[in-house]
Amino acid sequence: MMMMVRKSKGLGERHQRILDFIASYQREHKHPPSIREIGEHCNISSTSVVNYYLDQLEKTGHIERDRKISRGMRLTGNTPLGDMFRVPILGVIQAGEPIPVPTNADFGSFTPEDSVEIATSLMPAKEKGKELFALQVQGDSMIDAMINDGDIVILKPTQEARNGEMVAVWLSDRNETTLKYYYKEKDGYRLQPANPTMKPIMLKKTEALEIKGKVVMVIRKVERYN
Amino acid sequence: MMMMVRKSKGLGERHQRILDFIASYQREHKHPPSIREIGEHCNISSTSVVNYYLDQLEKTGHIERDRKISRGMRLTGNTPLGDMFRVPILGVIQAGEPIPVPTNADFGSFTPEDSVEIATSLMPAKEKGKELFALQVQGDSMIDAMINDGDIVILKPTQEARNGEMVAVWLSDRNETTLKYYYKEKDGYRLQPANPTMKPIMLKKTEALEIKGKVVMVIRKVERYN
DNA sequence: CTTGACACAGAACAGGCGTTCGAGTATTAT
DNA sequence: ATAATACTCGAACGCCTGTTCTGTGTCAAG
Repeated sequence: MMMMVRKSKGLGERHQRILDFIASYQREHKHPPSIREIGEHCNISSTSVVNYYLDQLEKTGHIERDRKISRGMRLTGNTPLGDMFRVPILGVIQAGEPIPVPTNADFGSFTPEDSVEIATSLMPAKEKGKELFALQVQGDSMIDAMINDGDIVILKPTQEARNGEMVAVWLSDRNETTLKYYYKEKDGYRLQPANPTMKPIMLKKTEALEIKGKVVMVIRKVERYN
Repeated sequence: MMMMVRKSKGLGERHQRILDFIASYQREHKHPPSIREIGEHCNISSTSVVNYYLDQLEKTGHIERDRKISRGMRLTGNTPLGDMFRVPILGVIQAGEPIPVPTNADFGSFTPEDSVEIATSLMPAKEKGKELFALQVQGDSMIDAMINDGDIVILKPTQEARNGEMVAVWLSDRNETTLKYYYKEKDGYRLQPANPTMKPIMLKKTEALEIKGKVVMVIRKVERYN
């Protein structure tokens, strides 16, 4: 006789999607989503089905639930990590606001909804040092870097960059945050969008340009069909 | 003409009480309280009054609010600390569960709802090293240490203790956590409750006794009348 | 084929909870 | 005293949200 197993072993795609959404939503709103919100963003038309999955995720220990309490769910940290390591997601990055940078001891302790797991094998060997942090892109203001709303960019904190590297910069003169390819030129800097149809930003030497970090990886949660 | 000031300068006692309750509740339940719950625990009979204070706390920047969203409030970190320092509250301590101990880099970054401010002047000079952490007592199982439900104990992590010191111990044999005065005796250990009417716990050398830390301070938020 | 576990939809219910309104009391300024 | 401001209460409204129930289609085991 067979043991009772889930149809698709491990977490189904929908489980994963819900888990991801909870983490993403929590990061943006500072509080968990409601059942209906989960349904909308995960293409589940019935609240009962969401509840159905939530129950499973609770049984499998991926989340905790406070029944009867609005948005009473939270991610637990027991997603067993194999040969991968966690990168803390310090917050969201959007055009109009400064970039949150890793302060002191941000590394070391972070909650599951505030981090992503990266397979070490996917990581450039030189960046293995755990001095990395991540940001979730919010809004469509970064599309010129071929980065979409909701994407997660993994950065290595640095104040300098070499030509051709994609960097996260804070333009204090324009009060703007952006992701661009960095090129130092004779009379200033050129910030080249990844999207070749868009014009670069030219900066004079005098204009303030704060490099916050360089992008070492971009993670995009692809929706399969919608 | 006078400037418009609050009746009692700075935060009124009720403001403080609400702030404390939110922090305490959040720690226990992992999510913020509802307006009605705040009212009950702060002796405010009307939800509108709680809302009234919450609005003020939001304006003064002590909390953030997500209107319309259930329990949509959270503490912000801008409680200016003078000559006092913050101690992270790692969690709750209760009889049936192991004690959360400070792991690696728990110190350094912690959210306001997870910490308390201690006036340096109140602190024994020798403990000034910021290697301290705090736990919120949950349940009445610690009353034998003259500690009540909701109290916050500040601990210094250590594995050893001298006779007469109050320590937080984990008795793995009994699967129990407790706060007691510690005495080493010839054939084992004696854990003496602070309440003299209660019997001490006698332990043989063979029984496992894990000292997690010693109590350096107890903070009790006194309700004035109830 | 039948059965039953599983995945899903949709509707309805009921309670939780933020909001708002009307009104009353206390404190302070003029 | 009078008015303005701060504070408090209680009740009602209505949306938000978790729960529950009924019904459907799928798929593998017996």
